[in-house]
Amino acid sequence: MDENVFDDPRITAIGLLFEASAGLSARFAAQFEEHGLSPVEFEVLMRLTRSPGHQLRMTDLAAQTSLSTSGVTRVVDRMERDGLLRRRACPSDRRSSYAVVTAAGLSRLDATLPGHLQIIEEWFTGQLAPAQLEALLDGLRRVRDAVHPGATAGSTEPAQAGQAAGC
Amino acid sequence: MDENVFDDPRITAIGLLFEASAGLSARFAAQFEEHGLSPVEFEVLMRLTRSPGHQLRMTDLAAQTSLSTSGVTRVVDRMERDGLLRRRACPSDRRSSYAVVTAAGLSRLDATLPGHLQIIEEWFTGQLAPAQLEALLDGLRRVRDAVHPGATAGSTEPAQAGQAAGC
DNA sequence: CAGGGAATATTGCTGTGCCTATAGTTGCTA
DNA sequence: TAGCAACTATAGGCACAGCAATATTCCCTG
Repeated sequence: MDENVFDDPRITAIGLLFEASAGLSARFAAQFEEHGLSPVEFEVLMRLTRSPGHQLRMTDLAAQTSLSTSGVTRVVDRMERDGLLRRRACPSDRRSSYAVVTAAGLSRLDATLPGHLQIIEEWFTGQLAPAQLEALLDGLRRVRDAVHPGATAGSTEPAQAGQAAGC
Repeated sequence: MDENVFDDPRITAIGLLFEASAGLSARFAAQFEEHGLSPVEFEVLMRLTRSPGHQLRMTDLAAQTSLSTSGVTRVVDRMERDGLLRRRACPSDRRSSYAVVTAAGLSRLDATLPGHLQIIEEWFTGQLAPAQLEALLDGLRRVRDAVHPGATAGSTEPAQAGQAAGC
């Protein structure tokens, strides 16, 4: 095989993207752990808290995170056991149940967020001049739109959880 | 808590980075699967193949991937069972063993790479004008250097596996 | 050259997530 | 009204990775 593929600019580019991403993930995970949260728990807490009423149906939560529905079941199990979340039956559709952030969950997120933002600032946004950051974000935005993960991770967009069935 | 943190530009930025990264990962995984490889198996194959002699000590392989040493043990187990790799004892240090890419492993990588590069081109590098791409890569490079994962994922750098002990 | 500390790979245990199957619910249709 | 397909959440089985413990080997020092 051609040994020079490793010098292919495409390989270099994707390597950079993944290295930067993985490095930041590791920083985040360490800080989350200081507050007794795993990365996915933090993500769940964020998604729920930014949703109206601090709640979301299990299915919608799965759609907004990278978890499957069964994965959501178990994460919510753990977080409910730890008092961060609480299940609430949907009155109009007995199939559905909501995951609701508790006061403890909110304060946990409150405690975690400042450090989280500080890490982003220190290792990412603060590393770049404003124009440079803007260029990078533009590029990422374009790639994001192209790859179009849709519900996979609509971070900036609430992902319009379809029809909340008026619950 | 302050509901407006979700509009914080830092949150938006990190969301973009992760969405783009996750979207591409998903594309890659699907293509790897067509060739019977998992993402980590592909990474192992790449790391080994780009190394002198198409081989690496287990420890060095762990340092160059995001796996722990025990993780490497098991991945190499699977890949050896599938005939993609082969263990070779280090003659000068009986503690060490090498993972060596077999001919089957090389041809598997050969079969997988074109599609891989095409995906990168289609969803990443090809989405951006040359100047835009360069700006994005500059930014990523700076973030990568800042977060400095070192051995975690030295994609562009062979990571100078310390001292190969002259094996 | 004997012994202690470092290095290397492996194994058991545990945690976590996905896939599939299952049970309950809803809404549509004959 | 009864039946049926779609939807929702959960449970069981499986795969996989990390951590800690273990056995072996190496290297350095006395």
